Amino acid sequence: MAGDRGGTGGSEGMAVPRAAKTQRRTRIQEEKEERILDAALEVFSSSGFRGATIDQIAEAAGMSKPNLLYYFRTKEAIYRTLLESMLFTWLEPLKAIKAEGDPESEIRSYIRRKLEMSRDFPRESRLFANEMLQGAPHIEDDLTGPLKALVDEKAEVIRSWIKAGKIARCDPHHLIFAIWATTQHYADFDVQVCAVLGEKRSGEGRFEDAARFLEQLFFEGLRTKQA
Amino acid sequence: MAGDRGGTGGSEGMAVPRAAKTQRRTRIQEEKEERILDAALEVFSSSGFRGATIDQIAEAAGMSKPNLLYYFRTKEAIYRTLLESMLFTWLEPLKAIKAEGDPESEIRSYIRRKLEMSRDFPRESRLFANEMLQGAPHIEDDLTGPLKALVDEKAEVIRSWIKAGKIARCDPHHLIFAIWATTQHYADFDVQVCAVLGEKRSGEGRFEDAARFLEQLFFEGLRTKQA
DNA sequence: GTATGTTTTTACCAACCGGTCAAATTATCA
DNA sequence: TGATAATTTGACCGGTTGGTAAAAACATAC
Repeated sequence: MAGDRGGTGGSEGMAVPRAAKTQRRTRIQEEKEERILDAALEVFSSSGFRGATIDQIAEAAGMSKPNLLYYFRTKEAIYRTLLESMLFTWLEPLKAIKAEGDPESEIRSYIRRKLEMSRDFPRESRLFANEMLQGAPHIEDDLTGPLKALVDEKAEVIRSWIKAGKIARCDPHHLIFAIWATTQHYADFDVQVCAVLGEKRSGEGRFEDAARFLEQLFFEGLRTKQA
Repeated sequence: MAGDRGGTGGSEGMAVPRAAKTQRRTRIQEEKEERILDAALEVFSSSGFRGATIDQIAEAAGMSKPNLLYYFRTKEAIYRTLLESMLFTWLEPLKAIKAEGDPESEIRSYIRRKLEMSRDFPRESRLFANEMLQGAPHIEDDLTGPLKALVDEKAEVIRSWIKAGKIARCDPHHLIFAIWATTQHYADFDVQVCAVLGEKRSGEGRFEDAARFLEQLFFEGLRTKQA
């Protein structure tokens, strides 16, 4: 508990090499820690916390288990580090919603951004999904705290747009859920999506198709225009 | 491989008590197997296959591990049984879509049914989600086989509705994905939904709100009617 | 070179895990 | 009642798991 930490400023037992008397953080430390976190993301995101093993992570990171444990003291420490940094970037798109912007294009680009995250960071999405499925034991506080606060804030923004008649009357919270669900689905259920679309349509182009569809869904709905 | 099976007609090593010479399936067998499957659903759905342990399941089922293994020979056997029976009921709502029906009300009741499943069988939904996150190692064949076939068939139905001008032009597959995503979200991400909605709105009434919102989303979209 | 600090490896441990086995217990029925 | 079959239990096994201890290997500064 005492003395100097690594510097990343995180929770207990995390990324604190045994000794750090001369320098705060060497090049090699950062590099190795990054490799570990990358490997851990791979393993945790597909097996969940309980299902993942340190050995798997160590092997994926190309080092021995004790060597890995030299950088992160416990399995939990790796997991928490991963979750924390993920949660932050994960909420960026939502934070980016501006009350002063044009409602329709704000929502449109929010959807687009979230979809891009599913395309570019599917492992992060699956890590989060796994944590949710397990009942969010590691991030309960974040959910009811900062996350809820942020969502409530943005829900209020949406509500103001509704009041101004800029978008249709609807429940803002459920709108946000729907955006989360539809976009993250392409990362979390990727196997299913690819299996169902078949070989021809499951290439990277599926994200274009998805974007087109979601844009239409959220703004036009399914009803035909002519009566 | 030889001889008589239990009767549930499943895959290898499943629900085959050591001896079955007089009767095919006793009352006590069915009852115990049900208790095991219920407990297993609880554990698997929140920890995934790898993360779950036989001991956990046995304890949740109120019996010793060897006793549990008397009814199901392996952990995998329990899991497969669970997945199989789940997949079947899980696709019922999709199967129920009738090409001859009114497009809008067919889709509407499909959404409603799926949402009801999330409300009434959240564990089954999470089990499925967990399997997907792990890359669907146990049901790959089902995905590319029967499931794809069914989805393709219903996608064709939707396409015919579009051609007939009954619903707006859109990609049927992605429409189905969107329905899956939005409805299952309320089961899979239940913790998050409840945390974000807060204590007041996270009661059972949230499914009513969700139903109302989704109905609007899918048919009206967010655009206001007056220009 | 040596001294000092950092990183990696080898060997190891106790707890846990999936699963087996044989014996003990309980139900069934003549 | 005893005989027979179904169920349950306790002891156990080899492999895995999260994690430790100590020493070896490596880097660096002097």
